[in-house]
Amino acid sequence: MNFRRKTSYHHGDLRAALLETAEAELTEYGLEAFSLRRVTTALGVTPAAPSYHFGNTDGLLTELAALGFERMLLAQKTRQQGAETEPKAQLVASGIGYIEFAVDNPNLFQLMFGWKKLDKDSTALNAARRAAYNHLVSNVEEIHSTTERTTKDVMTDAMAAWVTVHGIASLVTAGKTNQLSALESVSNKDRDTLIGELILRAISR
Amino acid sequence: MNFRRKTSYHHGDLRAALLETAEAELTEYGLEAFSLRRVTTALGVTPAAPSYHFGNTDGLLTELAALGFERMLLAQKTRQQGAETEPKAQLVASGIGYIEFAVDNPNLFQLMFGWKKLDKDSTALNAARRAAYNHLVSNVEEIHSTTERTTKDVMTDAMAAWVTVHGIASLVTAGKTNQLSALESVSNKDRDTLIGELILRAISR
DNA sequence: AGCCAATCTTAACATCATTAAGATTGGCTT
DNA sequence: AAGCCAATCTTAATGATGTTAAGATTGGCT
Repeated sequence: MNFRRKTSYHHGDLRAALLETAEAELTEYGLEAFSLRRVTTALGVTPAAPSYHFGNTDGLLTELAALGFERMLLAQKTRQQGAETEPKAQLVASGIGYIEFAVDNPNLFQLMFGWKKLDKDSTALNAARRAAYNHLVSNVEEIHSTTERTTKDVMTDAMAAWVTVHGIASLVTAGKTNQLSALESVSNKDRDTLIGELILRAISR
Repeated sequence: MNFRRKTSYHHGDLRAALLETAEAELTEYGLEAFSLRRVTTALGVTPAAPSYHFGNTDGLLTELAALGFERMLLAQKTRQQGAETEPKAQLVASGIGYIEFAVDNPNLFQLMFGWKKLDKDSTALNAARRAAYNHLVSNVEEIHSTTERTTKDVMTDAMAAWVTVHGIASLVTAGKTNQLSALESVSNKDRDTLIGELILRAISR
C-alpha cells in the first residue's frame, strides 16, 4: 500500500504511514540504529515532516510503544481464547502470549521496556500500559476467587507471575548469545510447557 | 585523579581513563544519549583517540559491559558472604546481589542485557558472562546436593531462579513509571524478604 | 644516539535530529 | 463559486555525532 500521492503536496495520512514505516525500520535495523531520516526518505518526505505530527523522534517512538502494548495485550487474549477456561490455565496462556509477542517483536519489546526516552506523560502509552497491568491483575484475581486456598496477597502473586514472564521474555529477547537459548532449542510445545511450569511455581505455595 | 599529563603528547593510560569516564557519562546521561565525543573532550583528547584502543564506540561499550559482569558477580559474592551458609540462603543472597547491582547501576545493567551492538566475539565479555552463569549453576547444584528431594533437572531450577531475579531487576530498572515501583516503596529489609520468597517459589515444588 | 612501534592528532566526511520560516492546499464559509 | 484559513509539508540552515586515513609525536629499547 502506497500512501504517497505523488502529485500532491500533502501526503494523505502521513501520521499512520510514519508509524508503519518506523516499525518496519525498527524491526530491520534495531532500536540502537533507528534513523528517522531513513523513515522519511523511505516515504518520500522531508526529514522535518514528522515534527508536525510527533514533535520529535521520541514522540514517534512513544506512540509506537503504546501501539506495542495494545498489540501485546491482544496477543495475550488471543492465546487465552485457545486455552482452557480454568483460571490458572488462563494465566499461563496469557503469559505465553506475552512471551510470544516479545519473541516475535524483539525490537518493539525492547522499545517498550528498555527505552528511557519514552514520554512519561503520553496518555496513549500510559493507558495501554495500565490496561495490560489490569489484565494481569484480573487474571490473578480469578485464580484466587476459585481456589480453595485463597490468599489475600493478590499483588504478590501478580508480581511473581509478571516477573517470571517478563524475565523469560527479556532474556530470550536479549540475544541468542545467552545460555537461555536452550529455551529456543526445544520445540514450541515443550517450551510452552516449561513456561507454564515456571508460572505455576511463581504463584503457588 | 587526573590521568592527563598536560605537557605530554601521550596521555599515560588513556585506555583506562576512557573506560572510567565512559562509565561516568553513561550513568549521567544514560545509554540512549551516550556520546563518545563528550567522553573525549572531558578527558582533553581528540574524538579519534579511542579508535586506537577500542576500534569504535561499540568496542568501548563492550569492554564496559564485560567489566559490568565482573562487578555484578562480585556484588553477588559479597552478599553471599554476609548470609547463611545454607545453600538456599546462598542462592537467595546471590539473587539479591544481582538485583542490588541492577538498581545501583541501571544504565550499566541496560548496557549488559539490553544493547544489541555488543561485540559477540569479545573474549572478555564472553568470559565474564560465562563466569556469572557458572556461579548461578553451582549455587543451584549446591541446593540439589544437600536436599533430600533431589531433582535431576538442575538447569530448570537455574533458569527458574535466573528468570525470576532478572525479571525483577529488569522491571525495577525499566523505570519508576512501572507499577513495580511498589517494590521500591517498601523498606530494604522487606524488599529482600520478598525477593527471597519469589526465588524460593521458583525453585521449589 | 638513534630508531621503531605505540600512541595520539589533524583534517575531512557523511549522517543525523531539530528548528524557524515559508509554501501549499483541502475544505469550510460566505 | 470564490476566497480564506488552518492544517500540513518543504526549504534552508545549524550543530552534534562517529569514523576514517594520514600524519605527527614520543617513550623506550638497541
